Amino acid sequence: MRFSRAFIPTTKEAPSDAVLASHIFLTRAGFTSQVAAGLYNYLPLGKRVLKKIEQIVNEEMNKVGAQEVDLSFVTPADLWEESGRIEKFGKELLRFRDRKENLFVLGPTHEEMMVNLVRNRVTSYKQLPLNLYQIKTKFRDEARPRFGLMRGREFVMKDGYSFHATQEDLDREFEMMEAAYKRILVRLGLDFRVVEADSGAIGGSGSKEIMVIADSGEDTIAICDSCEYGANVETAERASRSEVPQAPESDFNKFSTPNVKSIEDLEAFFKVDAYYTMKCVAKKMHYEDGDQVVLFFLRGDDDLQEVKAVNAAEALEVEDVSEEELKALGLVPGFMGPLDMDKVPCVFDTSLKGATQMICGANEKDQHFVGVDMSVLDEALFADIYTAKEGDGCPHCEGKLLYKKGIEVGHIFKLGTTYSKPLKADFLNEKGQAEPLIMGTYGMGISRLIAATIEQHHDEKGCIWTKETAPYSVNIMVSNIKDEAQLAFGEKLYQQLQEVGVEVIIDDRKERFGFKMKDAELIGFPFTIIVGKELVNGNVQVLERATLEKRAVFAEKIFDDIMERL
RNA sequence: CGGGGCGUAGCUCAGUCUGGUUAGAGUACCUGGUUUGGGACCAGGGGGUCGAAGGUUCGAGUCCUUUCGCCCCGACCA
Repeated sequence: MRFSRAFIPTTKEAPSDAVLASHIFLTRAGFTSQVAAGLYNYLPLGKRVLKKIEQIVNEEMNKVGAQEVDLSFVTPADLWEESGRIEKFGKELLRFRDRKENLFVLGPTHEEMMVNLVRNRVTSYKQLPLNLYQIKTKFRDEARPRFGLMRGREFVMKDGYSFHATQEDLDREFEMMEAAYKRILVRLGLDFRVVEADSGAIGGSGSKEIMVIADSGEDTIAICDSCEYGANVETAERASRSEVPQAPESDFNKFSTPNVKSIEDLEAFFKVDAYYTMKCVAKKMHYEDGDQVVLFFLRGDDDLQEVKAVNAAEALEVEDVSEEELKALGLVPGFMGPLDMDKVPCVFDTSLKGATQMICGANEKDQHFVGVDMSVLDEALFADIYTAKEGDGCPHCEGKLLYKKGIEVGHIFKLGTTYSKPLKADFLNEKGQAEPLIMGTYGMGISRLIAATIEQHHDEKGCIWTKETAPYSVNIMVSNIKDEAQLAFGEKLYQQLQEVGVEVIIDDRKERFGFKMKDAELIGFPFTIIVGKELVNGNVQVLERATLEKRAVFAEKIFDDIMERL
């Protein structure tokens, strides 16, 4: 490509509404441009990067026997009715009617479409397993798109779906896909972690997220500092505590505690460690048939993890609840306790099971119980509802948990029969009995990977593309195109590299040295060969973008030199 | 969806509080000249329904009402 003919509109200034480095640099360097909230154009450079990532994904999918398909973007609303997700997705589904007034939905993900394709075509265990995928534009009318390509409404996703006769076979496929996803991320040159994730309301028996490590990530993950364990903080576990603070000693008693409401107040008032106090967090839980306030009890030094709370209470959603609402239910904010609590359901963190010497609210204003023995509540609902904290012990080894920020670029799911059942996608097993197909689903955000790559690989000058993702591997920068020797040398090298299939661009613009260097650094070509004033001495220079090191090379050796480094 | 901010040249912004020449700067773009190793310089030039609609006024970019869009925080996010 000739830079002089290329559509690469770079700018010196950042767009005023960009916050993230990836958004700023992808815009400034002319990879993408914004159209509306969450909608972006891919310019030539952006499109090239997109295709590179797609190519890597295709190669790795083919290696594991997944077959590429392309399902229609516009999907009949009927299918979404059938699966029940037209309600669940709500406004995120962009709906519209065609000229015949039929209702359609722009595909936000394609479980329904894929099951529809496969049902009645795959009808025997002999046809299984089957793994189909596509790389396609998706549309979700997000309430709040943001951060450029990171969270668009329209975005490119690789979505794959596998079909199996048995759970064991799904487990095998799931592991294989996890390995394939890891290979993709390695090839892309990204620092990532595969972590356990919440399976939530979708059900299924497990899911993992592929997180690119970056401070700008929207997810918090807890990872072990010595083993492979990692989990989204929404679901992270910890080892039970090896050391516990000195327990207070007291007989069961009611104590007057005027205005002592918070855990800090209790610690100070009773001079005990928060470990022996009981925290009560009230939440309003949403269910299909209405709302219900639920009390969640934890040790005073723990925090409620809302996603775990939703799962424990088998609710759909969680919402905060006001003091007024609590009072209306006859509860006493600041002094709520588990004993004789008959007004609303309660969930107890497992760390409270059998706990003794606890201090908790007495459900009366300015009153607490001390010396509480939790074994009286053994029949209550216990579940893990704590938030694993940084520094907690790893559940699998002796290590400690660290918090990191991650960008979720992939999510793989063991779906089971969540979709095949409602959509009646059955196959006949060896005994001739009909069973629903057992499914896995595997998503990867292709456009988000572009943003994630730059979040992890940039400096104050601009993008730093890796070898596999760069729009062009080599940029030949002719310092002064009016210098005939420089131009001729650059053109010749350009031809040579093109002939051997190197993706090369020649900066033959009538611009000054500094201007072209700034662009080269902003765009982030891995190598820029500077053909400039040193040519008269038989030298050119190679700028390596990642390190910004400039290296002199004999002009006659430059072809071999660069080929060696690609 | 709740809270906040912002819409003026392709881009970044000043001007709005306190209404009053022909609406400005930088940058980008075009022409000519000089320059050529870190986003050059000089001269000339093109480019605006001041987001939109309505209102107040002799007069509105500026005041009022409505509305649309974009960004940020939160809620939400298979």
